[in-house]
Amino acid sequence: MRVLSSELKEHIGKEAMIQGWLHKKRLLGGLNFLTIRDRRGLVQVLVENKDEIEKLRGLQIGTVLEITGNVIEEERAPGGAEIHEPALSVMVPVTDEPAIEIDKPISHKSEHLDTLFEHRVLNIRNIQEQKIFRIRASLTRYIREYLNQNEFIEIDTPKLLAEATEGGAEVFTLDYFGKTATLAQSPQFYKQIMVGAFERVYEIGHSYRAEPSATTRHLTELTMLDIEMGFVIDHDEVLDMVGNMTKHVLKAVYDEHSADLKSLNAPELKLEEAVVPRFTIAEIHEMYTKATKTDTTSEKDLTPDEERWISDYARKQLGTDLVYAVKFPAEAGKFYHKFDDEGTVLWGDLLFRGLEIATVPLRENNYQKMIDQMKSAGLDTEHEGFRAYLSAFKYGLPIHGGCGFGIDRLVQKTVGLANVKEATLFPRDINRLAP
RNA sequence: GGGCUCGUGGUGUAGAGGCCUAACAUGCCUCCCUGUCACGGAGGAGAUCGCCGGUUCGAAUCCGGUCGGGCCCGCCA
Repeated sequence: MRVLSSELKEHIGKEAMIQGWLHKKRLLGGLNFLTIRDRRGLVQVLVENKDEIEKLRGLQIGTVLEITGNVIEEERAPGGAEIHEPALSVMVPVTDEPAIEIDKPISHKSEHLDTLFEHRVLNIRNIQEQKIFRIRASLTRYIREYLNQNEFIEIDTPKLLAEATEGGAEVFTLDYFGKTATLAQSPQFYKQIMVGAFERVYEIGHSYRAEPSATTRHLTELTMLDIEMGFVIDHDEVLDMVGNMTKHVLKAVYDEHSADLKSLNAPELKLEEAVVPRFTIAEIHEMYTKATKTDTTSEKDLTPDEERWISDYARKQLGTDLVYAVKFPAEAGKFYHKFDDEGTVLWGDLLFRGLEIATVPLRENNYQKMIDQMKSAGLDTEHEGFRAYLSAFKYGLPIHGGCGFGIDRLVQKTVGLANVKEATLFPRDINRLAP
């Protein structure tokens, strides 16, 4: 029976068999220490028999080993226990020298990110690096738990589409048996259609944007959480749902991964306000202009510096890492958004530690108003690409709203990473398609 | 798409016209070492300085182009 690293202490005084990767060698001559890595962590093995250590001659870090020996309580060993008098068996020999050193901290400096992604296969074996992606897995797990508990149905919608009808972002095109297909920039139409069946739906999937953006917050292939809920009372209900979910998920992850987050130098979580506070775009422009003497009052959207400024303000003045920017000017809206009487879009941007992580709008649900808004946006309502979408409205959609939520950005800001790509295993950007 | 920057052994850096036949750290190889945990010590291999062209008696170093990286802005998740 294989014993995992975290279970070693339970086997003190007995013989145990472990399997894992050779992580580190410290050869002192008559006294040799091996560190073995498995999915739970590390085990130290003390090798005094020269014949056993000779089995590793010519083999590199990463060699897969099976080791059987006596488990000894030893306070000098990391973890308080180690294996003595081991018998080594090489399961998979590795003779190629790893290109990077995995037992040491992997550099996340911006100028080293290319090396990081080029050698991802190896650096993901670094314990510290793995923590980012264990935290990422927990974030999406808690999101699913929260939404499932609130009667949301998880759906999967196609990413191969006939053509781009949603508008907005640039899309990728590809050959599809002689026809031209596009990659979905979001599940927007499909999730709204599904409100007509399930009321509450969500999807965690990939979206593709052909925007030539070269920034620390853009990917061409991103992971989005799309939520849509019907029969809402007003925009505030949607803002509250998304805000409360985010708070719940962050608290749960900070609770479960407190040690990991600390070791990654993640910021302390601040969520003192009962609900996520809201400021209108106009208010933020005014506050920012007053505070920085940089006039932004004629901007329609927030500038990246305003996003950072209002987040900083919310953290310091209100004790919260989450803040909403609401009531966007009408020209910022799309044809499927709902507009209020004051001529603003019922749309909220959820900001987390200086970065927009979600857009949270209310949708127009009236069939005739949709037709009108599409026409005034210059769209052809008879277009084949709108038929299924519009028929969902024709056959009855309740008032609904939801969000497009950037999972990669959530992970980035939770951990405190400078670049969204660091929160992604194999990031796709304007220049990178491999590995 | 616009602007600004950076490319030197596997990895991270130093060198900024001749001292470079390119230095240091780490990794790798050989040897020594009985409590290491960034182990320590001795020795060794490993880079024509991204690529192409130019200036110069002489270029890693200056200039032009090109390719690749990074950051900011626009746009957005």
